[in-house]
Amino acid sequence: MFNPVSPKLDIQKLEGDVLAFWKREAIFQKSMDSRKGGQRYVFYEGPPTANGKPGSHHVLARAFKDMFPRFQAMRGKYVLRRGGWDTHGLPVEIEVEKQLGFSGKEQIEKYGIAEFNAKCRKSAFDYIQDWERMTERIGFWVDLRTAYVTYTNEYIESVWWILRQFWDKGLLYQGFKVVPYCARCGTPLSDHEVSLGYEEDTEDPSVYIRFPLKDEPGTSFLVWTTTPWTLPGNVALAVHPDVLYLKVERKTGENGQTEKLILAKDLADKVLGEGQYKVVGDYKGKELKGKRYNPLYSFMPFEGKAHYVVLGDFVTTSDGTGVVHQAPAFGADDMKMADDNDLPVLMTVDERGQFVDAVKPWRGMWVKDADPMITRDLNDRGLLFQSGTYLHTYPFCWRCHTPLLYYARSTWYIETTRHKKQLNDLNATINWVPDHIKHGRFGNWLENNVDWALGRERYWGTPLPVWVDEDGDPYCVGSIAELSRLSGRDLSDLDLHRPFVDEITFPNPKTGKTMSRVPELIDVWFDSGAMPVAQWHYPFENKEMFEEQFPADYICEAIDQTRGWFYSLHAIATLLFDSVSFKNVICLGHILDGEGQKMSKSKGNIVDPWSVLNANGADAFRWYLYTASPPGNSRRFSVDLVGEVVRNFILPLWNTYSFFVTYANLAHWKPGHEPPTSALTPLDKWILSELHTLVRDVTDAYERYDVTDATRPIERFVDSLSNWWLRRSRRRFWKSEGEMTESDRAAYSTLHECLVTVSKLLAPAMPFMSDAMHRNLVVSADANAPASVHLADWPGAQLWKIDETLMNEMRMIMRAASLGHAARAKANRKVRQPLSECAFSAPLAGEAAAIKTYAELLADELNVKTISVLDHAEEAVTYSLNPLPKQLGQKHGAKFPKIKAALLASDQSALGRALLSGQPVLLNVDGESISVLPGEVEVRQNARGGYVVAEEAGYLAALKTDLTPELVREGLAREFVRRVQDLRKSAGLDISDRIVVRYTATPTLGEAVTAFADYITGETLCIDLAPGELPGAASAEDAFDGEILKVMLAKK
RNA sequence: GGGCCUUUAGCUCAGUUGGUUAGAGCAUCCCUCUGAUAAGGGGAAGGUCUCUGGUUCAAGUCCAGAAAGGCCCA
Repeated sequence: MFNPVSPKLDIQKLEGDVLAFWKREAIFQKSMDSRKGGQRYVFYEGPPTANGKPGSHHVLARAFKDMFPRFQAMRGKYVLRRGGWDTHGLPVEIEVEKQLGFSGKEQIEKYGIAEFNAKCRKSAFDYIQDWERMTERIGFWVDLRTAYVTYTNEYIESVWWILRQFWDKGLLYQGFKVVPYCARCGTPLSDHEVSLGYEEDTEDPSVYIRFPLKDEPGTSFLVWTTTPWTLPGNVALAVHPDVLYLKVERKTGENGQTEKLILAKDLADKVLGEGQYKVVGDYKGKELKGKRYNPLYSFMPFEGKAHYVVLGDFVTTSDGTGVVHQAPAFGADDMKMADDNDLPVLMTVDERGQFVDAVKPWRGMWVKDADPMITRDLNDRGLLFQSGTYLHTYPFCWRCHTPLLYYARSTWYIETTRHKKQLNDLNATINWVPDHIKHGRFGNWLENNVDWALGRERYWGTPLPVWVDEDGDPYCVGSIAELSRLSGRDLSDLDLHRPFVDEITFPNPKTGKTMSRVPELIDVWFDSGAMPVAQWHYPFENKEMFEEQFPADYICEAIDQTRGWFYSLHAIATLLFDSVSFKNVICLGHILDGEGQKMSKSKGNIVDPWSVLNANGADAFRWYLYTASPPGNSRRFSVDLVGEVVRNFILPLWNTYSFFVTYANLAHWKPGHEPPTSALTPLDKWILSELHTLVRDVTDAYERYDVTDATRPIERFVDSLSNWWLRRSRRRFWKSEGEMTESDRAAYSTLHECLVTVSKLLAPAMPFMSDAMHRNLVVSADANAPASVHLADWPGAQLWKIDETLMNEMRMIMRAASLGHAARAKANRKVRQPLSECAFSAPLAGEAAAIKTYAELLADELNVKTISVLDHAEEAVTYSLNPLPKQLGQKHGAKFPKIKAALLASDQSALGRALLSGQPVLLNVDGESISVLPGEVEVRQNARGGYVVAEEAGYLAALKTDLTPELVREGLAREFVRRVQDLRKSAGLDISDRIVVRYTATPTLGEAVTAFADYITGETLCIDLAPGELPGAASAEDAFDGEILKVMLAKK
């Protein structure tokens, strides 16, 4: 006996029971233990931060993370699934700052770094319970008990070890980085902070300045800037190599004096005024390269060459003059040009945003205040061409509203550019889903790789393990033991965070001078990218474990991680081991609300995952995420959309399952004996062929990391199973009398095989319902079977059961049935009324034979006595030809239109007859004789007279609608049965209850009931059918087809 | 400003190497079937395949350009 299954599905109860079962029997643990000898399949959990509530996008990521480890475990692989938590970084600090009501670094330092970091440590896990609850509820199998945590000493020590490896390879260096910087707060701002403070319509100076050429007196470059204060730092001018520049002559005043200016051709009219100048020369930008000019200022000494033209792709002609002034200390592009051309970096401004002493006229002045004075100075010296104001969007400090400066700060870098080729070569071996990321977003990012700016001037993070002495001589520490040795103290209990690490000093091994740690932390992305190594405290411990668990077979995160985790994993693995870090990666799109808007707290359009889980359950939620759209696309999402999954997929599947269990129990059917192949009907062979095609395709899709192809076909299969195979096979399950035949047994075992196999195919995607089905359908009958579907082996496709011809035929039969129903509707003959005949035709030679093969099935489905094939010899048929462009077009190319015209102009009936009987036909096209083969033309047949016809794409059903008295009586008998069945149901009788029936009916109906009494009693499990009354019994009255019926029944 | 992605029915999505009259599900309306079904079947309605050029006998599909939206980076 199977456990009875109610057709009413209670999803919450089912999933709750399965969760309890997993917990009770430690199924997750067993799913790993039972595969211990197997090949490893390595999954890395991209660690989330638990300082906020998990949202729907986290369910998305976790659902996709979960399915491949589950699949591979069923394939026999040993899949360790260790969780992890990312605990460092600015987002954690910001939350704590909010709690404390802070708005700046000085407040934190006043509060105390130790206390502040203690709060961060706690805050990183504020919502850990929400995360654990969500993770468990959606069935994401990841071990959170043993999860790695990035703030532990072990983790940090491994990160230090990695940095020391880079140090030893000479990859770690100190350099300048231009960052958005608040001079009042004395701190650089993160991107996130900068984005908080943009203001539109900020007014800034707009000045055009002459830069006189050194070797051509009377000629100047014309340059535009909105930051005059950066001009004392000027070291070069940049032009675009491919832009056209003009040398123009113009009058400078009344006295007929002229000057020559160089600027971009496209901007000349706008800047100088149309017709206000004369062109005296033109150049491509690259021809200007190296031209020297006289510096505007010479406050600062410098080494090397400066004050000449360089080439830069970033130069545009959208505004300004197409000639861009370069001050490397105050612009990221400028700094890059300085690196590329060995230009000096002039630090004309100090950390407070004031000019340094060397800039004598304006020393100590806030740079923005100096703008007008610099402009006046240039005007006095005849170098100002024009000045005005300019409105644009500019960032301000979100704390104090000071305009931000772009300002070069010293920081530490990893020289990733040295390994650019390996980064790209290794990326080429990674399987990206979707694949455009590989060469697109990620590939481009690697192509344009710049050194990794590692330093962060913050508090809560992994300290950069670099110590320097007063001469700036640096030393990189690679372990706690080393630091203990250097400092002469046992530091094994030292908390490797600020401020404790900062307090450790040691003598420089070379000189004895005291070394203290640099102030920087490292970029938090380095933490997460180090997880393959650091999660195991490698190389200090777990050497073997690390080697077995590197690299990953599979990782999965959203698209925003291309420059985050995907890059940090890839860069660290490449530089450290010359290896990829992951072999396959699914890159998810973002999740949008029902309106297609990005979900954000500020818009208030967040869909709480619990609203979905509580309404529709985890299986439906997951299934929606897998099937709704390809994983790389952004996706719309709402509770209602998930509800559709329940109605369209889960319930039909559940009902099929419930049907099976109900009747198998009634029939005392047990699994274990495969029926002989001879007992299988063509319909059985067809669904088994479909089933094993499904197994083959789904397996293949999983191997390719193609989630939609691994899931959507299962929906189609369940639909075929439920709405065609089962609908057509119901009779074999429902026996009122007699023994089960071999064929009936075959029906049970076919459906059982389908359901068991489908539950396995569904296991990685819908872990709850699939396990409930497996445990009832398999475990309840076989004590030796794996206790859970998640411990079972993945099914193998039995390719010999796949029969393409059979599947094609069945497709056509389903279409024929559809057309038969359509013809009935047209003829206004409901299906309960038997009809004498339905005839079919098909457009391709040979297809008609299949109609004959399945005549019985069609007759039953359509309730007709005879199925026939329209005989093309008969006069009842006319023909029309449809030349097939695929075949004829490919064969004849440009001649196709003429061939088509010739075919349509010929005698359609003669040609159609020939083609249907398999003969080629000859056409004369432009004097050329062309042979057209049967497969190259579709022949459509139309019925003439006496039939009601439905037609589609050359397929046709013709229904004979004449009624005989005999057919009418049979129809009435069926109406009678239907009333009895309705009454049985509404009276709450059990399916197998036997009944007594009494009725009163108008004469014609009464005759029909008498004539078809055997049929009626068999259908309704009636053991006593007679006219009359049954006082007190359930009764119903109805009028139909001009008859009146009162029927009463009682359980016997 | 640069890069990548998306754009097909009211909604969510398919659409093979270019090839018949561009499909499915949901939603709407009408009809129907049913002792598995919360369902199923049939029909109706719903489309300038974002736009403009080009290649081709043939373009939703290939090429070029544009537009709108999204993401990332400046």
